[in-house]
Amino acid sequence: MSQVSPDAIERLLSRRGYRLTSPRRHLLEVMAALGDHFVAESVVTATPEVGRATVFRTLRLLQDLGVVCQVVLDDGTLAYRLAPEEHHHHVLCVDCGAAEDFSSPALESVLREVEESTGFTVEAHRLELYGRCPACRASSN
Amino acid sequence: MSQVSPDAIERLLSRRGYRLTSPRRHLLEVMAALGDHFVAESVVTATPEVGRATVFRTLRLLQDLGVVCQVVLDDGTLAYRLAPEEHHHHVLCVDCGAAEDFSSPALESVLREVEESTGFTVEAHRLELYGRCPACRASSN
DNA sequence: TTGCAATTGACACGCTGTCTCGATATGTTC
DNA sequence: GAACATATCGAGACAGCGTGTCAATTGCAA
Repeated sequence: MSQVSPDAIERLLSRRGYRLTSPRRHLLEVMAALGDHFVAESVVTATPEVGRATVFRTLRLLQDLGVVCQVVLDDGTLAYRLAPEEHHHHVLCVDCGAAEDFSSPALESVLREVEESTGFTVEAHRLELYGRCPACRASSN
Repeated sequence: MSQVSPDAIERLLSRRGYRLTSPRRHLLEVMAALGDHFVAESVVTATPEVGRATVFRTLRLLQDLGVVCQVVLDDGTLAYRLAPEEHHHHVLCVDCGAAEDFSSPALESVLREVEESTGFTVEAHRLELYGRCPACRASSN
């Protein structure tokens, strides 16, 4: 697991001058417990004592800090994931929803290829893969 | 331009057994006129005589037929684009919004690389590139 | 021309996320 | 440890985008 511990995140927050409030602590715990990846709404319902707005605000804050990243699901829904700060992408299982990170140096050459053929300068990108995890593939036989 | 003409699309519709209604004709013209890529809402406002629901229904129909494809913008907004039926991706200019299609054989090797390292079987993917088009890069100097 | 299923439009609804603003809690200073 | 300045919070209204419903209309084939 490459997941960052709640403790480490709390330290990161205070190091950057953000306050360590109890709602934030609470949300971090819940996100870690929701596992793999989660939708904003499930965080909202999992924490009735924390306001809706606060959940979304915190989610954005964590995104800016790089502790949480967006995951675009199969059907276009937006989800989140506690994840390493480095740039990476996701492979999602369409059956069980399992997610895994990966980073691909080879993708760089794809980008350069496109830059050459189109004349664009590529500054950012999104890449999500959808498929079947080993476990689901095994059980469907 | 790889854009499909409204006429060709109308033929495709009728060939597949869909009716050639005047709202549909109208929407196709408007989409072609909106150019490059467009947001559902701009189609809605550009056609006051066509109902909101019909616009979204038609958009989905055209997607199923493969004449229109989704474009995920920089900020996560969903847009659409009249586009070739083959699998392809987009490069978007973050300044002027220009869009261009591309397809990349090299991406295939990225996918295989990921399949090997994660054990997943990759069945689908999303890839969007964001950057600056030649024109915008030139004018910003 | 007629008949009927496909399609439409009006509109209410639902979901997801944002904004506002008074109340509260936090970290700091003394 | 009390007081302060301010970051943060919660409640709830609101906004954007898309969908569901259903009676009315329309395209098209017979």
